[in-house]
Amino acid sequence: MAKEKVPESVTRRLSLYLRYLRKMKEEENISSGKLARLIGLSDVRIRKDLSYFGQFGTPRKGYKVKELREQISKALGLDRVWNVALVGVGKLGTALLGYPGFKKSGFYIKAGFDVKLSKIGKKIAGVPVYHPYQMPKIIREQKIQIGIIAVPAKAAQESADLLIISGIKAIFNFSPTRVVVPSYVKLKNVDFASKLEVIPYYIVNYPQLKCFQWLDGS
Amino acid sequence: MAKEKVPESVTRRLSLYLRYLRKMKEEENISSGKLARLIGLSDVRIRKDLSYFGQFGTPRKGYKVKELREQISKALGLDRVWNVALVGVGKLGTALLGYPGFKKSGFYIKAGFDVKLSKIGKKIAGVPVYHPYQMPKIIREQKIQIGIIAVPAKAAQESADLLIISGIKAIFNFSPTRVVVPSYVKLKNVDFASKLEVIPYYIVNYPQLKCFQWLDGS
DNA sequence: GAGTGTGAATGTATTCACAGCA
DNA sequence: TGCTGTGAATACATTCACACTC
Repeated sequence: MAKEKVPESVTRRLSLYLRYLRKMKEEENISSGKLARLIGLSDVRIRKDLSYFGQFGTPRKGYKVKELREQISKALGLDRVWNVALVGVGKLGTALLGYPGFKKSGFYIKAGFDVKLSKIGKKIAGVPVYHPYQMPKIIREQKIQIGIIAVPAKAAQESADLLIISGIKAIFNFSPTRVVVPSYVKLKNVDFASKLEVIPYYIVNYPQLKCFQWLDGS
Repeated sequence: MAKEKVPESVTRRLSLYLRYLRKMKEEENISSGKLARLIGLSDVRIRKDLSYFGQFGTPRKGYKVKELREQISKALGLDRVWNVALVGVGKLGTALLGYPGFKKSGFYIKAGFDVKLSKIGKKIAGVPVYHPYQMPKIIREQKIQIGIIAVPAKAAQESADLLIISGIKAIFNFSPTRVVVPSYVKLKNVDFASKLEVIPYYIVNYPQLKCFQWLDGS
């Protein structure tokens, strides 16, 4: 228990386990084998992943669903609320505001930012929209730690810069371009086009075989 | 050249290289070192990735931008048009219809499917919307090979099943749940929530350090 | 000399094999 | 016996070191 470095792949899978555990309302216990079969992984992988954070199971019975859920949440830092800012309240941004998965995990979008004057001052899906120049103030006041970028490619870097000088800790980038951030800011890119672009390779080269099914957002 | 198995990570990076190469209009040549610095990778990585598919460079000069772009496109199967179907023309689906990256890479969304009667028969962003029962017919007629799922979690599996019996070859799943597909269908999950959920781990545990920056859609 | 291309070495992640516990 | 937890072994991916070419 309490191991050295936790690989990124492990945290990604923990988040996946959590999703399945959240769905279980009735079951009291779950074994690594059963969970593994449910998700489509090996049981050892699950036990090993959990072993990075402690020993949660009991030999004959498996894991207590409720306890495991809490322990994984705690390990991932999901045992608290995270305030989020959305930069770019266009079609994609608005879709993200309605995305059910965020709230479930404790992510609350507290503010939207857009340059379109027709949107500023209004609430979209219950979230107030501000002009970007108000970002530093709002982010400080609302204790926002994570920024989502959902603007066109050209505006992505300046959005990132503005988030960073506003004191954001992590950026979740949905724009179809890379952004450069200082080393103390955590960056995650959700790059649809890049992900879609690998599919043809497998269709062409392995017409009968299953594409490598990565366990992230792959 | 012409090596054995190509790791998934390689194809993902090739797609990334392609994005940078597409932006270069003026440059005649590019060296692995220069491209590496641009993207934020090592030069060897780029050369090694390319070596899976052949030898494209010339020692003193580097790579010809245009030729490299074409070769990578060909290697990934992007030297042709791919027809796509969109299942679920809600907020997220509509946002995807307007996403510029798809067309650029040769992916054409030819048909949308939705159960909402008010949408059926209309065109949204230029794309005709049909009822799901028409899927097998439309997919066959339009020669559609890839299906995008952008429906709520509960409808994800039946959408996948319908796409599969319609003869789709690959599924790009944006719904916040996993779907089960037979082994001959390629599956890619774009799982926002899961991706967002790992960010707090890094904020909490490495407050000063940069989060591991994965080169996919990460 | 300034670049590419690649076998060898290193580092990282996954799987195996089994000890330990109720 | 049925399950967890983990060191050892394997497989995989990345980086290093250098041969080679213009």
